[in-house]
Amino acid sequence: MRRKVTLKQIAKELDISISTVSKSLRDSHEISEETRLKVKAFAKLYNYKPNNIALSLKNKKTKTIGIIIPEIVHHFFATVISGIEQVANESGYNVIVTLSDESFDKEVINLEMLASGSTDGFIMSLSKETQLKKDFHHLEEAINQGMPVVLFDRVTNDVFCDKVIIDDQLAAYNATEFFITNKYKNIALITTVDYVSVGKLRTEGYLKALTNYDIKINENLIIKVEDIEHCQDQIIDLITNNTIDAVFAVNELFAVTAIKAINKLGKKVPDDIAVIGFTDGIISQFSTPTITTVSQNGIKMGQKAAKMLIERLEKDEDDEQYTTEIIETELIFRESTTT
Amino acid sequence: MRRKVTLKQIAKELDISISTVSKSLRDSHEISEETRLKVKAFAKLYNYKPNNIALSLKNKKTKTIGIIIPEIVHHFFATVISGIEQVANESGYNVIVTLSDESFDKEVINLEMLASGSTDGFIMSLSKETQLKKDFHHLEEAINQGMPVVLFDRVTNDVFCDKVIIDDQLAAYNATEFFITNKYKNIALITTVDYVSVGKLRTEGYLKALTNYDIKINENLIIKVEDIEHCQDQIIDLITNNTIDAVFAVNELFAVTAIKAINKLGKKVPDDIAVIGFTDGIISQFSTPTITTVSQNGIKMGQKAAKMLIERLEKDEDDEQYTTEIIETELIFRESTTT
DNA sequence: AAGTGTTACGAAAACGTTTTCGTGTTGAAA
DNA sequence: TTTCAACACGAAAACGTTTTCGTAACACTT
Repeated sequence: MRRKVTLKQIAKELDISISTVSKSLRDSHEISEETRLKVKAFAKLYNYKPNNIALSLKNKKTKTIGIIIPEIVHHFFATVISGIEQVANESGYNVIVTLSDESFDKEVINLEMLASGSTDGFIMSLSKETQLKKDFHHLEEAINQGMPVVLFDRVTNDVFCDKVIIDDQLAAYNATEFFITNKYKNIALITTVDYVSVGKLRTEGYLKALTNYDIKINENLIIKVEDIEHCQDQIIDLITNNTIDAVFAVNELFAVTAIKAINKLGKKVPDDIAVIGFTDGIISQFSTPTITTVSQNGIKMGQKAAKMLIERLEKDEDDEQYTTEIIETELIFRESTTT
Repeated sequence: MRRKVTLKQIAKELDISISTVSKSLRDSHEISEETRLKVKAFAKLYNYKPNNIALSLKNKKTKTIGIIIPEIVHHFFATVISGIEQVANESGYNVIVTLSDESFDKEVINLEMLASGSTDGFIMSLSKETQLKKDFHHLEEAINQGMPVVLFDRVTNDVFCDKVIIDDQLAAYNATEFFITNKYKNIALITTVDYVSVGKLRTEGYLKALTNYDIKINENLIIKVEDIEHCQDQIIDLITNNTIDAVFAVNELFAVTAIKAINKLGKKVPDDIAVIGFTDGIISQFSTPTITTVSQNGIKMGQKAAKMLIERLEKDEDDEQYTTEIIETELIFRESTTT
């Protein structure tokens, strides 16, 4: 087995200096053609590849960007990574992915490791626990030390940095409005507990739409799911005890669960009850019926986040002007609604 | 903005040597308590964190493992990453994820970057293009240079290294056998083109089961999908022109597409036609009806792969004894079949 | 007083690069 | 023959660590 070869070894073998080897490989005009070719041939033969770590240390640049997401077995986050990776690759950057598992501690550990020289900057979405604790010291510390950070989707106003989000409230408003203007009057909402920032915003959008159209808000039609296990029972209760003709769910899991509950009760989607979900993932595309949904466009979000980060990395003066980009959403109409 | 602080800066500030600072922080007994505490206080104040890159260079270890997968917006691969990440974290390793996008060239680029010092070893699943070209020089090169590699799921016999797979053929055999022993006789197969290693193996399992039970193989009942776009039309053709009572699909996308096609033709799953898929992903769990499927257990696969890699990394003598681990699969019964 | 041991610290090498600067050798111009 | 530029290369620093080894200062033993 041939071990990895270094400049030093090549130099020794050819009885020239390390500098000469390095210069030869980088096609410096300082080196005679003879030497240059000799070195290059030797390097090729031994499959010399410069050591990334040494380069990073020397250049004080890793050409790597970090990602921290709550979980990876999740269509939306996977698409975001995909978008980031795409843009990063085009600009010659590599990507380190770490998972917080929705845990504050894991988020801190990962962040510290990413901020300790391994990456030039990072992109992250807050874990639930972090959003619940509202403790952002780790983030602030990193930003203070000059680490560029882009937050996406699950963000916070308490931290100053670049952000990429969708207008969750507006998207929810639009979905709800669609129901209202199509003569649906009894619209249920299946949402998360309030500390999940995006869940809260989507809830607000729903409420705002009802209010704007002078529809009385009926608390009985709102389910705040704490625990996915009992979600279906809650929905069945809701449908059994109330008259509803539409359901707006703040994610696709809730949406498909609602559809299954509706079917279980012998009602039909969309004829008896129409359903709109959130996040255009696999479930929405392949469930029966397919689900009308708010498309979050994770790819675009990832691309934008990566662009913002790289832009900041590549300009030397660090301006303190942070921006928040809003990625537009759209309603994708499928079989779970009629018009 | 306070920039990242180094040992050198601390040393200068406190007017002591770098060695003393380093030793103090590592609680060396060589250093007097007074100095030690002073240094530690200062380091804490300035939030000193050792630079990972410098450490990696010094230790010739990155404590990082690389992953190359064909795509990330894919439930199975996401679960594998999740499994890897879990085990890696427990052993103090970080994870770099790269995507080949099913492209040979991107696979080579990523591999070379991972092998150029950025990671201590890596775990990968071959891209379709690589499997088609059967060109594994990049892999062999890396292995030759002493880079530990674990291949999973889409592997090849042409490369010697550790591997983690499921017994695709056996799993397909069992699924087909289940149909046969439950009196289904006209079993269609929806599979991939042959160069996808796992697709081929699953096809073989299907054929073997039929043969073993003396059922004549009917080529008309076998679809090899090249292009997912026309998949549904192909299936509709098949069902229209043949009598079938069961479908075995080699992935869940094919399975759900089959179900939709069956519904479209006014037939019912599972009463008219039963369906079994492969890969226990989101679709199988949430489609209507839910799909009976071969569970691939990506988490376990990832865990095992990570364990094998780390084990090899942590023992110094490199033995050339490679093993291939087989992760057991199971049929998960859901609504798309009856017993 | 000479020798021995301990304490507390610093110098320097090493990891693998790149790059700046210095220098010996050549050839040509004066 | 002297002078100077061009050429071709090497030495060394730097990036941020850890660790080995050396040593000054002091206390203690004989």
